[in-house]
Amino acid sequence: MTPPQPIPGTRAVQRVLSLLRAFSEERPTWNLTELSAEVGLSMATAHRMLSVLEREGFVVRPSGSTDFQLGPEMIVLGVLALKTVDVRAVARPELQFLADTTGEDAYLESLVGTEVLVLEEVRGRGLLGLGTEVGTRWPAHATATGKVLLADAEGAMTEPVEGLHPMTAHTITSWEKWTDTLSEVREKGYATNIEELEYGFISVAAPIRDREGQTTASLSVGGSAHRLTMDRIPELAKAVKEAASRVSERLGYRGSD
Amino acid sequence: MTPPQPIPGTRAVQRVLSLLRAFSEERPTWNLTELSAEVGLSMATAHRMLSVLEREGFVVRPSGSTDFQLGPEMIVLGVLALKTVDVRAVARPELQFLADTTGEDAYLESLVGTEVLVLEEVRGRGLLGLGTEVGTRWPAHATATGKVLLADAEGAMTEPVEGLHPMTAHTITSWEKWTDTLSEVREKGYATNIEELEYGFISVAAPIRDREGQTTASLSVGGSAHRLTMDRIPELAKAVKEAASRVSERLGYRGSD
DNA sequence: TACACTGTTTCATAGGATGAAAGCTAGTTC
DNA sequence: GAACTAGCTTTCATCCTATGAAACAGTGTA
Repeated sequence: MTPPQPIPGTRAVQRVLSLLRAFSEERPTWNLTELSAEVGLSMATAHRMLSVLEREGFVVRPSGSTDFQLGPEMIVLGVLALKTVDVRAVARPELQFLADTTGEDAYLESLVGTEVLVLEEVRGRGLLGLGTEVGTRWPAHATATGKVLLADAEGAMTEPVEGLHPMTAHTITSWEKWTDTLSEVREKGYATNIEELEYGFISVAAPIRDREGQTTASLSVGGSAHRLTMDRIPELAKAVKEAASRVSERLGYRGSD
Repeated sequence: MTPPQPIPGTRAVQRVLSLLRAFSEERPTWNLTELSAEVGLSMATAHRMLSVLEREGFVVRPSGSTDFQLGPEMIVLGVLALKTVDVRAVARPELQFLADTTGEDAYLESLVGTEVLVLEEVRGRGLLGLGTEVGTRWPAHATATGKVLLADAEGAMTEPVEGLHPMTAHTITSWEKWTDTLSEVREKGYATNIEELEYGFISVAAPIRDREGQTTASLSVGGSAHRLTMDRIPELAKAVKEAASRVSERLGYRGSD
């Protein structure tokens, strides 16, 4: 997933990025020894690079400690990046509308590697939460939005996405079933997720397309299997597809659906 | 502000970071020509680096365009950085408490260069907004939190912070007045901002100290000059100082105040 | 068709990034 | 308190990688 065709003259750049990327939800704090081992750099090199990152505010050493964490400059740029995604501004009212009319949670997500990233979220039942899920990622193959995004991604689905890791007993894990599902998604114009990510969670997603017809994001509604029963899916699929179409239109898409 | 003592063997790293940092609220989109000029790189170099950044998801070219914007990977890391700052988790209940008891907006901020960064925010009058200010920055010298943070920062206030740019007629602009103010802040243990950032906006801030006694963040309440009148300042200062102290304690600080 | 402009790729070169090794520092053991 | 250990920091000669000039390729404009 990382180097498809190495760009020459960029080793240092690659290395800094891999240092930054080492920080994750599971591992937000690293010491020099382990971090340099993790990304395969000599300690001297890692140290030199981290020193710059620290001085520039991209990483931070909690006072007293020599460990590294992501720093404030990362927050600044991250928030800016979030604001820059204009799908977000356009989609927000539709998310609100979906949450209001369906009573379920509504999500806007995009693809990052093999995962989907929550860009925006509006809770159902009118309670406007404070976006606690924004920034979260889920494995794409176990979500409705992920199916939608991968169904239209060029090439992305032609080769195994480093295995289809099961999240529940319902997660699609066979490659054949997966390609069939994507075909079906393309045909129907929406995707479902029936307890494939988490037991008791069901969702329905539709694609958002930009000016060029590229599927860049996906809209979904999801909720507890108790309320969001199977018989409601056609109704929800219709609502989500329509909402997603309106967003696509506002982004300049002039397509068939 | 950028290179105090250049670290040798890091030119490429510095350059990537300056490319990333070029993206700002005012200028979230760049084309190659202007961006390379802005950061003083040859187009070839800028192009090479941006190609890597793009392939790694740190920047993005909105489909069709050749312009650059910050990408999803930046969001991922930014959100992670935000979660990593543990002051935030500890301070949240106190922010809520301050907002509840004073009725004004409560903020948690930290220092980034010569600006303060809003890490967390709770609106007054019990209405829990969705953190629209989180990620915003303000010039440190024109805010109460900035005064608090700079008052305790080592060396930071010993030399002109690249000029004290006036935001209103009340902004401190003379270096002498500035150092006097900081002394006063250190003495009193809190800082005020009386329409120095924006006409009609008044705030009061106190320092949060970590285990090592370092002032790493600042707590403040602020609001309209109509409601937040001068006679309420002593009362608010007391409340903010106490709240900040409780946060400091929970971070392991065992100091005098 | 020529022109102007931005973006992309190539390639020889030199100057910068590299990692081994030595030097630190703080903590632990005997 | 001396010897040891483990992690962090700095140095420096060497070689390889990042560099930018220049050529090339697109795209729109006169």
